[in-house]
Amino acid sequence: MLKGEPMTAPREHVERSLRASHLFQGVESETCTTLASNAVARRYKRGEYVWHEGEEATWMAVIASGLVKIIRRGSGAIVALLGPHETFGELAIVGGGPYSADAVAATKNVELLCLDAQAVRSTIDTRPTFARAIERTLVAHGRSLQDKIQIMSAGSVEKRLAALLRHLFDRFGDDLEDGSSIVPVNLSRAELASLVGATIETTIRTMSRWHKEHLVSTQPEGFVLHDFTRLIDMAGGEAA
Amino acid sequence: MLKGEPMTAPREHVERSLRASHLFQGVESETCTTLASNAVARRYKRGEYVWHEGEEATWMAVIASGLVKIIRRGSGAIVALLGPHETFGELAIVGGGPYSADAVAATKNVELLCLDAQAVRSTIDTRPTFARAIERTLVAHGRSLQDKIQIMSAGSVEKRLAALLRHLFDRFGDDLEDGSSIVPVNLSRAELASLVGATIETTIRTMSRWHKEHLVSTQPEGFVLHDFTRLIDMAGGEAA
DNA sequence: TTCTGGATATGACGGAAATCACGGGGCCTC
DNA sequence: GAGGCCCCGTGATTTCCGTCATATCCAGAA
Repeated sequence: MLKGEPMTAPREHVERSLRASHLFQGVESETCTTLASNAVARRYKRGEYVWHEGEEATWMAVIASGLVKIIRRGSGAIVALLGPHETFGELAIVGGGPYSADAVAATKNVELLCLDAQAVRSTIDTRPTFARAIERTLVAHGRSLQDKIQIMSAGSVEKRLAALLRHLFDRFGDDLEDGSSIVPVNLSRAELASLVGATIETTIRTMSRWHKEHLVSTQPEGFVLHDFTRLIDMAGGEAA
Repeated sequence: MLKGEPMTAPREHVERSLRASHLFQGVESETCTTLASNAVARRYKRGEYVWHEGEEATWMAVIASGLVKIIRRGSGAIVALLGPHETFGELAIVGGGPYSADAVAATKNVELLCLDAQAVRSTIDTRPTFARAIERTLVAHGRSLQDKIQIMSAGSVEKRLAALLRHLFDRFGDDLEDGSSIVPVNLSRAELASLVGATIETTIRTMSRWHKEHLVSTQPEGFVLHDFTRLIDMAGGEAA
């Protein structure tokens, strides 16, 4: 049932990563330790499936490193893209029923901390601060899905792509010394295409045009945005 | 702050409507009564704003009757469409911060039961079953947003529209005796257009072509789907 | 009545984007 | 090194769909 490579991670490492995650902010130390003692670390290679849509939800995950994409089967649409300190799978655990989408490793190495569904459920029932924390993650997921819908409603492919890059920068990005910005995320053109709901070719064409205009360049470390303001008003120019 | 027409609804009516909502399923009677005593009923006309994005979140709502659309300002995208027994606004209340989108009455008469934010928050803290119930609504919203993303990823406008009608049927629809189905929802072409991320004209053209092909007809009671199976495999033919 | 505004249609047209087809460059295995 | 696959980029062509314009119907206001 559990896929991926089991890791022989030291207990402290697991607990430290858990405490660093968004989920466990504000949760009392004791609860954190208890859940950590149950947690298992696992490593995935790019493209590996963490789980499939429709499988029984037996665990949820905290991302220690790497990116994970959540894909709706059938349409193949990427519903969400998640990074370090974020969680996924709590929707199925809290709501009951099977996983509602595939989860796939999107970067070379993905390290997950796996929390058992029953342990999570009983902790929710016994530890109010943890229940509040889970509620916060549910809210965060909801907001991020709303953002995604807004991106897909942005109009032309160019606008959608610009909106996507801006969104990715807000979540994962960082500023460089020379005034440009970097989104340290390695997404293929195919993944970009799926994220904005366009074909690979038009996505490539747009990216390549932007490259010629010295607006965005694709580098081994991720996407570099050389003219962020121009990208923003290309996306529709709304305020952050 | 509270917009809309206050209603002089009898207390029992308010409480009965609350108990019928999805939110209060499984919540003990006492908690329900307590929250009901704080609740206020309000009535809205079509197009009236329930609240605006960015306003401080002072209350959430349970829909007693009618439809409400949740609109992201800027893009104008309809993020969600909600019907009787459903709730909205709990995202802002649980997550903190202002409302993340506009809420607008989408049918002639919308009747809402308004729950005070502070009352909801303190009930979450004191009543575990209510906390579980709120978590369920958060999960339901998340799933419905995923459905929306899938609809918008369906490809051509025709496919997206077909996927939308099918989704609306799943949520609000009913079967008729003559084998056709009805979606008892009065949405303008403009609203359909916004829901699938297309222009009004293309939406009108598609609907009008379908009308000529005896596939769908628009009637005062809502949309009538005369050939559901054909519509389904137009949407991509996936299983329900 | 007449005048307005809004929702629903339909046509013409141009640009955007999907589709089909091809080539090059890494990176792996054999 | 030869073969394979996958990702990236490009061109040509066709289809779709957004834009602009116009007409009708209807409800409500003056």
